[in-house]
Amino acid sequence: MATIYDVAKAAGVSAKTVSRVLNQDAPVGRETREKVEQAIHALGYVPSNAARMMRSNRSGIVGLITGAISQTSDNPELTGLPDLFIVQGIQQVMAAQKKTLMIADTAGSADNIPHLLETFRQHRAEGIIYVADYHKQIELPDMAKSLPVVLANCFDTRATPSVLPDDKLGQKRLVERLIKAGHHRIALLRLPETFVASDLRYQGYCDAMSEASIPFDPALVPSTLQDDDPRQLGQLTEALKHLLNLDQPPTVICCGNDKMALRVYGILRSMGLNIPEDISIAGYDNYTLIAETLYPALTTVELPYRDMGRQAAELILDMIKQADHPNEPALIQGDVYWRSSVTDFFTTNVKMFQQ
Amino acid sequence: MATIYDVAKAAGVSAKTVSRVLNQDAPVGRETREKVEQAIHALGYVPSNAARMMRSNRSGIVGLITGAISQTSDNPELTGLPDLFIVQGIQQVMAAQKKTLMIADTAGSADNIPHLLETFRQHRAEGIIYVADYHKQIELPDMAKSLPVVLANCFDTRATPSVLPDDKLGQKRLVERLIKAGHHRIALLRLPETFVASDLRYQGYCDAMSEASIPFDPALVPSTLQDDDPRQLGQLTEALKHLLNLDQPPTVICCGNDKMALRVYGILRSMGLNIPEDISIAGYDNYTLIAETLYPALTTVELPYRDMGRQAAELILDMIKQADHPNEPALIQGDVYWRSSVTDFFTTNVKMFQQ
DNA sequence: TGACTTAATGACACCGATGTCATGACACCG
DNA sequence: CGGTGTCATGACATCGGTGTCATTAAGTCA
Repeated sequence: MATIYDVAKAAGVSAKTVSRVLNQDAPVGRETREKVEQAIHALGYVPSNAARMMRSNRSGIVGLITGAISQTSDNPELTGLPDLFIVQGIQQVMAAQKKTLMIADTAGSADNIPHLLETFRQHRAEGIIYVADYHKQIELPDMAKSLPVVLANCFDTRATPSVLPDDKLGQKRLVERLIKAGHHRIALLRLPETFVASDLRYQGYCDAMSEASIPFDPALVPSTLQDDDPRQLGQLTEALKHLLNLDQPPTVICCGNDKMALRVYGILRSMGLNIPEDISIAGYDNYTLIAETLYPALTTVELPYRDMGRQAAELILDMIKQADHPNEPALIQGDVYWRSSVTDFFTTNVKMFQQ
Repeated sequence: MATIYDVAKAAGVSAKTVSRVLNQDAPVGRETREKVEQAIHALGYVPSNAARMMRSNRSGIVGLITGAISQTSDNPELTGLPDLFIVQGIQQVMAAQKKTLMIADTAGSADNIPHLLETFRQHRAEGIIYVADYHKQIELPDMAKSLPVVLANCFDTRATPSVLPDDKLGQKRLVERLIKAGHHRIALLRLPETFVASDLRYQGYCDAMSEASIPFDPALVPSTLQDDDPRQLGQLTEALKHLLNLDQPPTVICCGNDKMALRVYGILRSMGLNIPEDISIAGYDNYTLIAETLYPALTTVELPYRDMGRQAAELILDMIKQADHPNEPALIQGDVYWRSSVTDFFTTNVKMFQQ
């Protein structure tokens, strides 16, 4: 591979002049510049990042740790891999800022993290972003403290700067929208309590109901589901039967996430119920593969992954520039996606005329 | 950040000795080694990859180009992001081989590729893998020719080494299995013809039917669907009505992919049909989020993404070691996943007894 | 016991860029 | 016309490791 000296020789100038042409950091005569550019092209010369980096001591590399890539064993089906969208958002910002993103993967085991951090240090990464597969609490090894760190989709007890989805507000908005559409009997099928999001969304549900002066009815919020394994299907069926057999059954069921909604579709239909004529369904996540493909399409709340990624990226870049960092987690809002799985009692007539 | 000289000074030895401790490439006295290790630990020293790389001229970096990360605009919902599994497979092999994987993203536009290649050259990547989002033909810029390149999930006209899913064999196996389960009237809802996989799977279907001496009935293979946009729902409904109204309707419908199967579930149920009692459904892709979550779970064929990734990784590593490269694409087989969406006429009784 | 291997270590050059400083040629100003 | 500033360029040291070679001490073999 050609070096800057080869180019210099071919162009009949000094290496430093070639460097100046490359970096445009000092005036170079027009003729000289052209000779150099020709030589560069002819030799297919590409400057060595390593050499450049050694001198300047600035790598331009940001490290990213995720389980997204090789989320093999643990719970591959639990989350799908939506956290990839976070990586996507980060990537966008990094590319725009001409930073190099170095992605490392935990391969499903947190034990690998120290080794990954070591690799980042070898490459002299300027900062690190840790991306979790779902909203959760984590604890990074101490080693991470020597570099700027941002947590995306997770938080710790040391107030490391983090970017989180606003689950509470999201669920609240969804319920508000349901109420606005004329629903009063609103059921909530919660995620297992082990998920941070479960409680936050429950709070959002309660807030919306209470602000609308609808008394809280515990019968509409069955106990959370135990697990995400095949047996859930049985629990889910039980919970649905319970809801449908109430004196005043719900007119809409909010599912813990879109995947649960997909299951609920199947179960309700095998019971002979139509959606949304007999009962409305809403999800959470806006996992488009499910939400848009389901028939009818699913009303849901977006988990603003891309935005979270972008925010996390901008945050780490700020922290690299100035050691400044925020104390509060950044809460990112997600929009409600209103689709045909929920009856809107106030616009039904209009729709009928449109058809 | 501490350097090797700082460590050398702290340990009272020469830099070269520290280097030997680090690389274990020459004998070092026990006492000396311990002193050095202590100094390394005390100073938190991490060797600079850049400096190391400059001397050895071996980067240990493999470049990966994909649209997976930031597949924003084009057809985000078309494929979901299953190609991420390919990246996952690649990552596994690279981590095992202590190579660093540098992931770059086209951000949805092939125009970015030359720039990405430039970045890889700057980092002195030793080889490049290009990962496509679905089985397709592509054309990389000439620039790529100077480095070993492997294509994953795609191929070109220049016989660049590639790793592809064996769509033909996969569909053939599925149909063979269906026949073995007692099905004779087997319908195939093809993907749009623009997809390479569409024709291959069609061939696989035909091969299986012909080998089983079942005459080909064009009525069972409606013309391919036009597009993946919302209107497809109408087309799909038409196609299904056509199939169901045949004199001898199919007992099983093979869908172009799992997503189409998801739609078909919805449509058939809105027609009041039960799966698999009234009609069996099979998919393709083994997109587990859909296939395992659907009710009943979907019989489908795996797209062996992880295996493809692993193969591609091993191929590029071979090519880096020896400039040798294969002429034929590697075809990777995917297994049939037999689930309850398809009736098995020969085991029904057994199942009934088991329950 | 002398020749030869092996262990253990250090001095020094070198990888390929870029920062610093020096140099020569002009142009401009008073 | 001498002093000062800008343009254009080159020589050289330097970043932080590692390859090469040299050196010394200790052990081995004939």
